[in-house]
Amino acid sequence: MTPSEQFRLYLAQEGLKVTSERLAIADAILATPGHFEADALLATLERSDTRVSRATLYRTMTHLLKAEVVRRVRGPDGNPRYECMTGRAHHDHMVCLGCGDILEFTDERIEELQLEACRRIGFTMTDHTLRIEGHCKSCGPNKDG
Amino acid sequence: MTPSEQFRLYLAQEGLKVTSERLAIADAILATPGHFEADALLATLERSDTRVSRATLYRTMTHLLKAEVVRRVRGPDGNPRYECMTGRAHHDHMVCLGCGDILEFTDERIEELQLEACRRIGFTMTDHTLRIEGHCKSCGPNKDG
DNA sequence: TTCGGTGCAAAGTTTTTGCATTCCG
DNA sequence: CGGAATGCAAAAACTTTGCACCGAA
Repeated sequence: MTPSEQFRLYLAQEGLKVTSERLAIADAILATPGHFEADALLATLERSDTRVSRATLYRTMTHLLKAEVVRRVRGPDGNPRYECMTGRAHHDHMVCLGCGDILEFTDERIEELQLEACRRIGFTMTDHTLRIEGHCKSCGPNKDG
Repeated sequence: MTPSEQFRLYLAQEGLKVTSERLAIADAILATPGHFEADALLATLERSDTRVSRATLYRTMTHLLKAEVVRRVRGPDGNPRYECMTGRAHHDHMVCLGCGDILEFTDERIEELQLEACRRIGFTMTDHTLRIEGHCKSCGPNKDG
């Protein structure tokens, strides 16, 4: 299922309309690998056929987040970034303060321990984010961001 | 060591000046338990003797973050909140989307697995944040934010 | 045909910055 | 004293909103 398809499904379920702008945004996200900023996505869209206003981009982003087509994460500066979730397993992030790279990793044991902590406290988890900050292999432990 | 003392130490080490504004901010943070917003801290300060400008508050916050007197976390809306770190062990957060409460928890096994993941990838961790989103016991699993 | 969606531009939030003045060291 | 810190207000960065028009269903 492409992001576009997943999004259509969500729109149908919610009784929302399928517009060319919404599809263009979903498609642009499919064409963008890795993590991107709202502004960069808008720039990508400006280069394509359909021009989309900033307002519509943000309004659509809200739906895409609800539809779980995209996920919001934080860059090295703490500013929002997005990433496409479609067809991807859950993963966590290591953010390099040197080069700004965002590495992905997974550990099932961490996932399980999180659920256990929730059970212990009586908390119902709907989402979670693990963000490790530091320096990647290339940037080394002694450098600054 | 009070936040004020810890901050003085940092200022001395960095060759920065000790001003009444900076001390007032550090003291206000000591007087504020739990998680707070920059704005709420400013309101607290306005009620006390020393009036501090918004600009100075933010400029000082940067130092307090570097001095590890405070830590920045995200509220239910994703907006920044701060918490005093002085004399406190590391902990993670569960953010309730219902009542907005931020619960704290710790799991040493999760901490260890994070370090292990870093070793595996060759990443040098300087900080990390685990944020679990959902609903607390009182708000229940079936309610919305 | 009918609402919801869009674009535009203006407003809202949160944080940062330039510059003259104040004050720590 | 001198340079760093402050306050003010303007600006910046990011996102939301009001309103008139457009278009999917």
